[in-house]
Amino acid sequence: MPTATSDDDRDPDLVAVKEGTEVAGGMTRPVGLDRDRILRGAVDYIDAHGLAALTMRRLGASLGVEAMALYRYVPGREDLLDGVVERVVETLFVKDDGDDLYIEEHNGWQDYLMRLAHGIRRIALAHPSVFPLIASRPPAAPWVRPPLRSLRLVESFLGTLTEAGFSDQAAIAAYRAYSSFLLGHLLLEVTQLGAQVSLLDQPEGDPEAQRKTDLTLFPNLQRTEQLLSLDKSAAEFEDALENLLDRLEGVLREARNSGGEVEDLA
Amino acid sequence: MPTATSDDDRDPDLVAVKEGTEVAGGMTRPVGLDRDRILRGAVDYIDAHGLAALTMRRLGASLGVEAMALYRYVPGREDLLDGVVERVVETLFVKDDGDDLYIEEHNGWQDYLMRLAHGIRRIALAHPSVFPLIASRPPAAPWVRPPLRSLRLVESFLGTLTEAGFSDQAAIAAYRAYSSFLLGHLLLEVTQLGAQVSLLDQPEGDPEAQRKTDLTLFPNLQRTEQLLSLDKSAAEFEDALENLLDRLEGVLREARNSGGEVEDLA
DNA sequence: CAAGATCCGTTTACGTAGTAAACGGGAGGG
DNA sequence: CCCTCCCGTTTACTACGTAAACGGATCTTG
Repeated sequence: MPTATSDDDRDPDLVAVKEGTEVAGGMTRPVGLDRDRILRGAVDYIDAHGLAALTMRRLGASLGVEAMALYRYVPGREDLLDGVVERVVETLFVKDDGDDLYIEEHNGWQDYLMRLAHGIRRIALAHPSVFPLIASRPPAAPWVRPPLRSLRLVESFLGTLTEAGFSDQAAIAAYRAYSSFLLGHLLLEVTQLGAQVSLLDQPEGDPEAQRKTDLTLFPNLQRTEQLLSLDKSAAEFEDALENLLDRLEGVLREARNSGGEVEDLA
Repeated sequence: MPTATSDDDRDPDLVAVKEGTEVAGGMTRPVGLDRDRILRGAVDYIDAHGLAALTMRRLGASLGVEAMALYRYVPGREDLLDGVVERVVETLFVKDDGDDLYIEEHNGWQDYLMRLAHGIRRIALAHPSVFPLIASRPPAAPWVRPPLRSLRLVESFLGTLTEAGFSDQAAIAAYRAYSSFLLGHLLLEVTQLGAQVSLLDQPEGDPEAQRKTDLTLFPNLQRTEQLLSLDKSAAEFEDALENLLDRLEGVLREARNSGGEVEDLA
């Protein structure tokens, strides 16, 4: 009987979350506050207890400080969340340890898009409770499409594709298709990941009455229930990404052959 | 100079939202309460003022009643939101007027998937502020993937594909790819739609200092800014959907030719 | 028709949220 | 030594979700 998330091969985007460096019994040491410390604390808190549990008072307490102290560094809760999103997204650019996602230098646009996709997926899996925030917070400009939430990122995306021969229209169409793909796949993957843990901390009485809705009326669901519960997210992500790249390659080749006229994805 | 959302042809999924039937000056008549009236009121309220503005007290007031009256029909706010999602999703199944999305009877699985996709898209565009709720609320079972949030729907999906010759694995892979596609595209489309209105009701002082971030450092963004602001959502949706169907068709054909062995999307 | 019982919206009240405003103590500079 | 920032605390206010008690219709039953 296969449980979720375990295939034989390891998922390279799935990295163990590192423990805090200095927390001993739950109290942190009372060194001076700092916007960056606050943001880091907020990310940690959301990772640990979920987004809904993050309140100014509790975040303050987790940093060993009263809630109002936070307001000297952060205008309010909303801006705090914006800061959290920004901070987590910027994880992409820091060359943490010997990992391979160094967005700027790349071998061809396909390699770039694959690196980028796995970089974002790694972020999503490292912070499942933060990702919905990345996905749904209103972006700076309307054409900044989550989860690619930084001007620098979009600039680099468009630059890479146009340098590779994409027309402006085609590059933008690719950008839209790519962001839709990432958002859909990762949001669903992360949601299911969160659902598993939230099912665990809700034992909910009878383990025999656990199967709340009986599926006798739904033969296809009943027959395929084990298959439906299998988690193939990594493989599906890879496959869909490959398909998208193939599609973009087709667009590029067509545009090259047919000379000048515009031919975007639509 | 093209503004967003306006192409020459009309978007068939975009229907004008009908006005309330009985509201005159903002006060509703004080007839008896009712779970369905509450849910309808909640949907209307979210459509009108956004999800964040929905509170029990305000919803009560909009129905001409105190907040606590709602608790006789709804266990609490969370369940109210669940009810809202359920109600809006069920819109799919009602044959409202002479529209063509009658999910059950169909001509081939491609036709079914296209009808379904446009049906969901219609819902998303009719209730842009509700859709994020549809997308992110924890589903009944972990394998119910938003935005296809009903057992009946998933059952019908799997039944249609398996009847058409898909193996169980292939049908489920198709279900996953399809839901990811829908979620990504529609969530982004709806987000941008909400951003436009929220930019309008925030005139924000100087119209000359409106361009908050200057793009001199981002030449690709600067050059393609008008293109980026163009809204081609409908065409892109159609194109990506077509591509997905092609892909599924390939899977089906392969499986037919190569006899029995399993070949899912991954 | 009288007398509960039941239904349903209101009132009151409590705990927790975000945050404005006043406060206070310690560090550094004149 | 005193003044003045700096920075975290205290206090206080409003709005939220919701538990609990309340009260007037309306219905049921003898």
